[in-house]
Amino acid sequence: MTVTLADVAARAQVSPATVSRVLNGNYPVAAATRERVLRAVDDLDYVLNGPASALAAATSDLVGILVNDIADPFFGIIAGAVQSEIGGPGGRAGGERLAVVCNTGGSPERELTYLTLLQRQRAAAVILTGGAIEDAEHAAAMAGKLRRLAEAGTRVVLCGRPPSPETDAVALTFDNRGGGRRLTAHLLDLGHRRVGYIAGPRERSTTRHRLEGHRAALAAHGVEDDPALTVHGPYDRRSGYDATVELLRRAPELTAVVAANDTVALGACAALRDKGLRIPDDVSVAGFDDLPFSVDAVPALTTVRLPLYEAGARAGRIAMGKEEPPPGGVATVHGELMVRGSTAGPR
Amino acid sequence: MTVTLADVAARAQVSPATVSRVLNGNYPVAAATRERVLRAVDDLDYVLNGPASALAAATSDLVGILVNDIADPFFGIIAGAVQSEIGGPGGRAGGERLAVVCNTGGSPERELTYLTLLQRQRAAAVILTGGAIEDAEHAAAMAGKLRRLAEAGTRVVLCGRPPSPETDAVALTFDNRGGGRRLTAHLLDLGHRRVGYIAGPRERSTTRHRLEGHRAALAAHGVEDDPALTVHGPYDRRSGYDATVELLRRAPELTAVVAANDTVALGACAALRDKGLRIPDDVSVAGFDDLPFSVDAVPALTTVRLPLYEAGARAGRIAMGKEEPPPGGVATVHGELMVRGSTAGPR
DNA sequence: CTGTTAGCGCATTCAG
DNA sequence: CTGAATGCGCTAACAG
Repeated sequence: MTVTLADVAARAQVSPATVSRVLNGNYPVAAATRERVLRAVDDLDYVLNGPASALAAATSDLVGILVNDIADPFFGIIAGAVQSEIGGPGGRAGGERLAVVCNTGGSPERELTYLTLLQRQRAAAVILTGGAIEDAEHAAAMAGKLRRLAEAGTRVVLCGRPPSPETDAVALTFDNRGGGRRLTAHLLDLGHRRVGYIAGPRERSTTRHRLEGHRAALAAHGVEDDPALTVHGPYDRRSGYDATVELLRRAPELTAVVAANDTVALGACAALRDKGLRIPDDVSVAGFDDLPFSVDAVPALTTVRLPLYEAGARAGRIAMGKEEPPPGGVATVHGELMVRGSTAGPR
Repeated sequence: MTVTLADVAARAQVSPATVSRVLNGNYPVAAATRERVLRAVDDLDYVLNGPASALAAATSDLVGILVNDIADPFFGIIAGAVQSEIGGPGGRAGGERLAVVCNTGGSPERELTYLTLLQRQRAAAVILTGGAIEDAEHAAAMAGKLRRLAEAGTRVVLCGRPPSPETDAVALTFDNRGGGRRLTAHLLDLGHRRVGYIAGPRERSTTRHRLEGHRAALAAHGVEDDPALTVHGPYDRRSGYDATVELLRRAPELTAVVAANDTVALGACAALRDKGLRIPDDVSVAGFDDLPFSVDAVPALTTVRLPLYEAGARAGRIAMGKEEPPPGGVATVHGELMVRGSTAGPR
């Protein structure tokens, strides 16, 4: 049947313990012996039994990554970056670690469920990406889960998410508030006064922070914050389209639209064009994140660039213990305003 | 310390076996007993030990997904679809399965390495997405690995990849050849005769099939296949940009560009615009895949829509045994020509 | 429907 | 540097 460590040991004429040592490489073994073992492994086409190994060692080579939606490049880029860092030396049996990507779809229940599942797998680390769901009860439940994971030896890192109180999870947070403020300030500096805002879903830290930044800019410029100019919706193209139609209905005189992210902004652009409005001549449009397609939009999208790849890679390294966590366990990652063709002075 | 099954059993005053049965739900247990066990689980905050469970049962709740690049929505969409189908009843302990996403970056070595790693984890299933690397030696090595996985009880499904000979892996292949043919035929029907082609990387089945379709259309229309009009490059925006510049240098008179996929097409559009050429007035552009951003390009991109989500979901169901494999183990998934604003008759 | 009994395959003490 | 022994936590027969 299936080849086991004992089979390899027999063929190499050593004890199972020695084979284990060779495979894990965390222990001195004579070169000649190692050679013999490796040849036996090769001859028998032996593949280590992960579950057995994890059981005995009380830790696995799995790293969990929680994302809202893996089809969204925002998360895909982060997930890819994390994965590029979790391999390499340090893990069991060659240091190869596998990424378990969990699509929560933004659901609080699934978020908790996946954490339990990862705890069940005795994951070596867990990385939570994207904004947090802002609900006291859920936050408490999450903090509890994260604490228990940490106690069990799982390293926890938050990437693009605010710190979780009562937890010593390392947090790499994005400066969504500052980015939102600079983006709207840019429009106000251009002379816009009626600026529509398409916010993300409610009860999400990302949504709130970006919106707060927007409002801070309005306040700083002495522009009234008309509630009718803000519409909430999911982070997708459709939401951008629909929200823009609604904003135009409520305030046909608006001269600029700020979207919760680039995908939403693309939907907004489509709606404006369908209404016969030119960008930026009639209405300026701005997004957030600077996803790869944003520079190719026509006109190219003004947005706030978030270093998603770098942040994901850093989160991965911290999760692997390859990099020191930032002092205090919290680091803020700043965005960069990218002014492009989609914004100009009002007509 | 950490709570085990035995602790739960003790508290519920039943045997460990009963707790196991309640948790896995694949066995009759008296309602009252189940209640008692569940309460004990809750009281103790017990979480099953996945590795131990997998070791004893000789199978895990992990499903591997091999992708070229998770940051590319093409793969993100498929991965998300697979994940939406792998949960649900049928698995161990609540039927929750986890997706292990493996970024191969198109490297043959990593492809094989990841398969070994998934074999090590005793994955319940493995889904390979995207085109195959066309190298006899590598194909043989892959076939061998897939065979061994299947022998060990891992279900293997190919999604968007041609069947693997000498293997009984189920294959859901995309009709890249047919899509490529229809796309180029569309341009030829519009009157184009000098059509540039930006192909994907060499030695990839997807690249070859799309290119073959293109050539078949040229032949059918009696148009010469000028080798100078084909350029190879990776599946990214940059490649589209650079290749277009090169094509324009070689053949300034060309009136249309067909790209290996939508991302490449976007790069091509950028290059054309930078050269002062209008789309489609001066040069028509066409892509492949119909990724979400393609409809929002300006002008909207003519392309071949591949039902990525549906294909991924189906692959997931087949991998889970929730759906019958297609007869013969192979099904061809067809694309749909989406004619949009980026193509028109030649100037 | 429930309890008892044996391992699953490996990592890790502890000796040597 | 290597071997022998022990147990990780659970599931799956087998009884009852």
